[in-house]
Amino acid sequence: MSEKGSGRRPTVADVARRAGVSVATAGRVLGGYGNVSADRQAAVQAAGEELGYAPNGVARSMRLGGTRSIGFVAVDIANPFFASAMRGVADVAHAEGYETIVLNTDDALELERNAVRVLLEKQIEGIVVSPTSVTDIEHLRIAQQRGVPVVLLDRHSPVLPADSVVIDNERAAADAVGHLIEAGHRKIGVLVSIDPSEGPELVTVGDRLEVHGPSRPSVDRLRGYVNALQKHRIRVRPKLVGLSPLQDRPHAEQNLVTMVTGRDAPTAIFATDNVATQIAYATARRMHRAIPDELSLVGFDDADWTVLVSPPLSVVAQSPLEMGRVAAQRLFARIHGDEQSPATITIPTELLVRDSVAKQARR
Amino acid sequence: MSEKGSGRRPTVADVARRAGVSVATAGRVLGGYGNVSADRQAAVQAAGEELGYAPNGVARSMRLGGTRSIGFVAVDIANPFFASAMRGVADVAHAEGYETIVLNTDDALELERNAVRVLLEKQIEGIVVSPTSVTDIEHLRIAQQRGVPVVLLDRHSPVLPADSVVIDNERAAADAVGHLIEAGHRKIGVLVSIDPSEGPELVTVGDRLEVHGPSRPSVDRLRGYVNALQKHRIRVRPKLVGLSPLQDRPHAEQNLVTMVTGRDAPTAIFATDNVATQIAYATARRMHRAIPDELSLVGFDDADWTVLVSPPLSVVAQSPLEMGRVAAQRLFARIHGDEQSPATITIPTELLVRDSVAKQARR
DNA sequence: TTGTAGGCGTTATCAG
DNA sequence: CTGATAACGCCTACAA
Repeated sequence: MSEKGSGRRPTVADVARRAGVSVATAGRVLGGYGNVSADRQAAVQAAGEELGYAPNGVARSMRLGGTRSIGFVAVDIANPFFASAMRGVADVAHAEGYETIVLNTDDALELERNAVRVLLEKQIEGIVVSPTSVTDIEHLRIAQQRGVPVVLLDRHSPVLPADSVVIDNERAAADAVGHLIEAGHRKIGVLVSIDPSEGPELVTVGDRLEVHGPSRPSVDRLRGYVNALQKHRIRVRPKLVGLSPLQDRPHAEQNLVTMVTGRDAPTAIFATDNVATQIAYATARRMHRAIPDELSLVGFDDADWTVLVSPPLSVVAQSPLEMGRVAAQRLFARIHGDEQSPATITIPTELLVRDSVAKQARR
Repeated sequence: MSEKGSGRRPTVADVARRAGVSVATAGRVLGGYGNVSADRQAAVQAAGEELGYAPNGVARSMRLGGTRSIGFVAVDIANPFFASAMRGVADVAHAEGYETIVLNTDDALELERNAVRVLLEKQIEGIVVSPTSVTDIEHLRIAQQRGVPVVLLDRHSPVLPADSVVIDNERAAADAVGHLIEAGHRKIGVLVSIDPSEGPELVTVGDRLEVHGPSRPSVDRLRGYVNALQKHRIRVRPKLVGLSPLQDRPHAEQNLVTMVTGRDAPTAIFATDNVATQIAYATARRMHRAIPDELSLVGFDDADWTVLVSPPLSVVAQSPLEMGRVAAQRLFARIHGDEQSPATITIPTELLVRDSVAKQARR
């Protein structure tokens, strides 16, 4: 029987007293280190059980200087991408004997800074973060200076010497758009989750159009779109580029409606993320534009539903689970002392061709 | 400029030395308590900045005896239900100044026990858990005995005196089946994610059929199905009850195929969870059974995709986000000393009638 | 207002 | 093998 009630939790000293040995001996038995004679071993064991002794990890962390915890900082853990990534991180952490503390930032820099500060206070040993900004990263640099390794997930920072795990957004997008072009499409619209007010600029350099702005998944995907078109000598029409804030569904819907009902309406749409894909699909249906006969569509992320609809959607698939796993592996390599220079690891994506793209006769 | 390099992190004592004051004074300034004269205040402040002082939460926890952390133990954080619930929990925790540690159990009791043990060692102050078993809960009882409040999410335990946040599974299911019955359906199949080998028993008591077995969401939903049928004096046919392990997709698919192609094939299906709903929908399509004309379907959980398919699916909607929030609120009430007797809080569900149920002429 | 000293629970060192 | 003791970093009586 263990003592009930919520009295103070028994400590090594309590067990030692009860077993009639020193704290050192009790500690050795309970902690499983050092050598203790069989009889005392048994006595301490017994006393421990009777008292219901359980080790105090905080005290141990205090003494040993490690908390066996890491932090995972993401935009929104309810988002399937981050939920899966988190699972990958937690799995690797668990295998290493570490726990994972999660914090949401809602893409707000201030919350992210705060999250990192709190994690450092809690003395976590490493951070996997999908940063809001890849340039405004002083807080991450501070973590590194304090000896806490940082691994970037889904984004790479040109100014922070940290490992990052990403996909090749530009190429993934170019593949998707290339697929549409090969099917004969020339007027291809793109739906991107970027706030137009802080969006990248489209700049003409010589005879080429370039997307200027810091590298971010959505921006890079837009770059891929532009590049694919130019490679095939197709003009990029601003009217076919739809920028909307990530959370602003109505804005995105309106964007698509305007695009599709305007002059020079696109025959195909490339949606650059899971939210945009949902919106594109739902809006096309609401407008009674048959997919793919009246409008072809390539989406991003292999969400469950993309094979449930008819026709099943062609999408660019990535693996957040794998990204999370690899990120955590890099993190633990660092925690274990790896000092190699920062690496950017690219996880492959795959264009899953299903039935949402129609052949388009060249005009 | 702060000192770079990964030398030992500065402590209050370091700052004190540099500022030429006692540790007590430095502590008062750095920790923001007590009274310190303006000049020393400034000196300590400055010394702190120069050294890049940051408080050590572990030491603080050691001294004060609270870690400002709670644990969230779930089957699989990548599952949308738990991901949303987690978000709800983390939001409330964040508002209280607490962080959340997540652990996955994969529905394995041993992993759950381990998770709770680790959380207790880490001295978390409370646990929200969606337990694998509602009877095998010794580990949760231990947490309570140690003064760590436990709130059950999505399940209620008859043997653990803890708050629980659930939905009325039986009624939700009965509503769904009632809806089918009202539409004229008499042969209604049900798809449940229960391992047949450890499933509940269907027992005849008098002229009624009862589902025997401990309360669990899936079992209760099956109960609701049985009750709804019996209320309308419709015979429950074992052949129309499909039990499959949660993770075993092929098994579930086969179950449905057998059911639909057998004699007395159902005219409608009730899928009792999000996985079963996906499988039912996908399988119906694969078999070219038109929904709702040839087969009506009511699903569980208002997943995004249910409005993207055509026809949009009628479903029983629950709010995992809200469940997580409420669970965390109960938890913090306990942490703050609430001693009222354990409550079971039922979060409402809603039957969302869309277009996947056809009127069925009475024969 | 300021400083000294003690203790939170654990583990490591060192002497016996 | 065993035990006394110090130390991790912080906070807080208590004394000055």
